[in-house]
Amino acid sequence: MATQKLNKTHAHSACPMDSLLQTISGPWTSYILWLLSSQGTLRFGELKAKMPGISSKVLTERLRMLEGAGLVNRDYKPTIPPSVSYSLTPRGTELKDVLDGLNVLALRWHAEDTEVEA
Amino acid sequence: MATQKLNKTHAHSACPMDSLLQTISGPWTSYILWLLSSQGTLRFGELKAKMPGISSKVLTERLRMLEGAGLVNRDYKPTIPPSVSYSLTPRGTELKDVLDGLNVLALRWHAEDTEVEA
DNA sequence: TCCTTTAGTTACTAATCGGAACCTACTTTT
DNA sequence: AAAAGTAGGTTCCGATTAGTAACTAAAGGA
Repeated sequence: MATQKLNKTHAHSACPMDSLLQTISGPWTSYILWLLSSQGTLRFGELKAKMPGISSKVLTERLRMLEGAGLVNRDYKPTIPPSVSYSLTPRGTELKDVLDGLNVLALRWHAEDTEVEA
Repeated sequence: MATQKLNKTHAHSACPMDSLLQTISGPWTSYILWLLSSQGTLRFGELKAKMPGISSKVLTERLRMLEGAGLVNRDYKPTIPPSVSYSLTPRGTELKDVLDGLNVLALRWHAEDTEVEA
């Protein structure tokens, strides 16, 4: 359990939103959510292949964190070699909708800034 | 410039949302936005007083970052001792509205979880 | 003269993050 | 029969990063 830098040092977050924000930010997290939402269920190796540069360790960490947050399902099949698939939970889907709203803002601002610079 | 762990190592974020997420997460950031949106313009010392446990360095960092992201206005008056006030920009206000949506989700989930546990 | 106030810096230390290498339990290749 | 490969991770360790504590400036007040 490494990725829990959350609200450990300071308990200023009476609001659960802060911990939710912590959960979904970080290098690869929103990318994982986006992949799972746009491509459905994916296996560990498939995810890794779609994220060039990520290490197994980091991908595992992120997925475990998202699973712990109830945003991602982990489906483990103890075959040999084992098969593990990930998919979004209903909450994950809900969250993705809100993130899309954020994305709209980000894109608009980006467009505005680019326009101004041009 | 300390809080810029952003997408330095990996440039996987073609999407501006990721950097926006990085900007607004982190220990105190959303709390600052909330204070400024609910209480209007505040001076550095006032902010610090309302955030028990934060250090000057961290508060400065966060404010500078938010200013750099165009979410917060910094109004410096070179009196002795100097007076510095902070307030939300229009973008900061827009963002806060979206964050409220996220907050609604977070609160609902929190409520659901509490209910289940009870 | 010394202390207080405001808004930060600097210096230092503690924590965290991520990459490289390793692992399991079986299957396929040589 | 031995070696290599596969899937999905762990473990170890170094480098970065974040945060706390102490210091600063410049004027006014006791």
